[in-house]
Amino acid sequence: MVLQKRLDYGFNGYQVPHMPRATRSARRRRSFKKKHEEDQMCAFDLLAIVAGKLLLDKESAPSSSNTSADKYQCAVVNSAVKYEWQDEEKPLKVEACDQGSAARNFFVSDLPQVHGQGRSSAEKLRNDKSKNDIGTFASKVEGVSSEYGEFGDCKLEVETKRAVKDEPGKSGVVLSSTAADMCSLDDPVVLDAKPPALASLDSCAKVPLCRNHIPNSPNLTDRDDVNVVSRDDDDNYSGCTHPITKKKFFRPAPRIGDRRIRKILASKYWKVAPKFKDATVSNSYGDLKPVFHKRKNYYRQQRSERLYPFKKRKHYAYSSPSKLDGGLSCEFVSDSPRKGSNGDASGSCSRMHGVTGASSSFVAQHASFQPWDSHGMRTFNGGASSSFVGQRSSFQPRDCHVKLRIKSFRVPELLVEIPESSTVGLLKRTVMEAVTAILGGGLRVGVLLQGKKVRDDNKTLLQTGISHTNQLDSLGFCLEPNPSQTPPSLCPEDSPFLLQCDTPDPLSRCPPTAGVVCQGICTGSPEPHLNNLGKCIESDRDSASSPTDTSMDQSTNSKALVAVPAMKVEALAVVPAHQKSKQSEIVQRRIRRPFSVAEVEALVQAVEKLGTGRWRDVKLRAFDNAKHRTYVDLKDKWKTLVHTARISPQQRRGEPVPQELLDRVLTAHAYWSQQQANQQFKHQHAETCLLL
DNA sequence: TTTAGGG
DNA sequence: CCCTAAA
Repeated sequence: MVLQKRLDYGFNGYQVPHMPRATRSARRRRSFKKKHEEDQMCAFDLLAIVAGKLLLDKESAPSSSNTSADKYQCAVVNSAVKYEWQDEEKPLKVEACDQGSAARNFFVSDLPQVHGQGRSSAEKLRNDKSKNDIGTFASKVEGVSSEYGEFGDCKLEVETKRAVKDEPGKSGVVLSSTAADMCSLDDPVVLDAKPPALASLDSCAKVPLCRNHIPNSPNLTDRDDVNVVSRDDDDNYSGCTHPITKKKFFRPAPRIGDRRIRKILASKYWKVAPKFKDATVSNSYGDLKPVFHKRKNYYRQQRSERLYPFKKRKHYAYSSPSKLDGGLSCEFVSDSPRKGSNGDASGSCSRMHGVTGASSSFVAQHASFQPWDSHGMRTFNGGASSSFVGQRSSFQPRDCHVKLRIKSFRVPELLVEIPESSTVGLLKRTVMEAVTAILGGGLRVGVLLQGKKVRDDNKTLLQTGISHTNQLDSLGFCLEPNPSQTPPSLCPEDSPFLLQCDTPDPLSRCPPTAGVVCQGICTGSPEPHLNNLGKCIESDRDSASSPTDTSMDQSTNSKALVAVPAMKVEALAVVPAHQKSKQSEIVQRRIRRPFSVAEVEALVQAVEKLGTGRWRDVKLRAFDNAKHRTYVDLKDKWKTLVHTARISPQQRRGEPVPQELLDRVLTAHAYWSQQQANQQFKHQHAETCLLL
């Protein structure tokens, strides 16, 4: 099914990985699961997935009329969402609950066609106004649930919870907490009479989508006895435009729903207590778990230097200009702002999507995720896709919109050095690596107006002069490597110091960002490189430090450029970003950096000398300059090296390690193992002697 | 923090 | 590469 294949669209700025199929290794599935536990994938994320899925399904479903008027908002409201991948082995089961703001923001398009029903559930809900008490509402939503029950390979259940009347006058729909506990939640608040903020995919109207409201929202939401859980970033979802500066992490989750949820929570599928620094989180049982661990903290700290850029990008202020302004460029086409009225917006939108590249589509996607960004990007992005206009204008005074189209971005200049004797395959890999490094290193967008960089992110487009009445031809965008996020691997000096001269690794990658002229890496004298290395890493670290004290709005910018597969705008529009996860200290997996032969050689050499079991010394000796190699890495590498050496060459993968090295690995390993055994024996002997 | 070992 | 018990 389409969905399965496209599950990896990005929301929230990072990618939802594929759920590894059964055809993949069990290990990958495990790690997928694990990762998601650790990522604190929250209800919003799940909802995002679900919403995306539903929308995609809708899209793929034979629809008689796909106009915006035929789409319904419904269903995943005040509810728990159970989402289950139906793999052959059903390896992953996720239960999530949207909370408060989700109720106001997550509306999944109904899919009457898919269900083969003449009338959508939403419609039913909407039309039945006879009873609007909570109980009725709950049962209705449950009705929706059953209709959503089977859905290709996606199962979606919707549940509502009854409130425990623990507060006078505040009973009502209580959102149960499950996975949502893993994202930050605020104390329950009473939802006022404001209608839900809809993240509508097709509403270009400037008013809330009452038409599509779930059971006639006034009846529900006007009741002041409706108690929902609200997130502190509700405002953002509902269109408030102030940039986020608060930093709230987990608060004790509010009240809890039903047994079923608990059961699932208790299952091992989800770790309820995220390992967030300085945070306390509660699971649905309400017990608090201190989640600050010294050890964790250490790791976090350790990782903070080498965080995967996607995670890190939120930390960087936009203030410092790129070292290489205009290192990237893009083709840019501005559309006449008046082209395409709202009326044909959705149509033209998808057309545009089909044509334009991933980058621009992501910008569009990005736009849908950033309703809180009141600054330039917002309007700009909003212009990228007209389908988002309505969503925003529901909450804001009408603006003139600047319609921009970015046709493509070019990858910045890459310097690649490779011996003539290398194969084309290696060249390809080399370039690929360099590109990956650049993209993975974090990018941000620069805006150029008439050749001048616009640095003030807080100016409005109008103030800056980017308005639809102006000639937009003078407007340009560039991708800039984010200096603070460039992975250190880009510095050729990363290689072990000893091996720099004769490194067989021909790859001299150096991003424009590094600001270091990367020549002479292979020329011989290592000394200068060492200096360079110092600088390179130093500068890297300097700017990369203090992941918490920078403003957030920057992150939104660089985020727009994260390479995410093109996605239907319609689907994305419904998927709000989970602002929280950007703030949350989600620990990202480090970028994978395969050991080069040179590094292996250095490692072998050091281990030969120092033995196994002294990894810190090995690190100091041979990898002191490679900040991204920890002693644990070296130990792990040694482990795999031993393993590699023992298996047949046909089973080996990756860059082949010379047999000679592998032989040395085995020899050294055997030798030091023996040494260790001897040591132990001596110890034991001594002890027995003492005892006697 | 470092080591060791499972995942 | 991650995680963590144990030293």
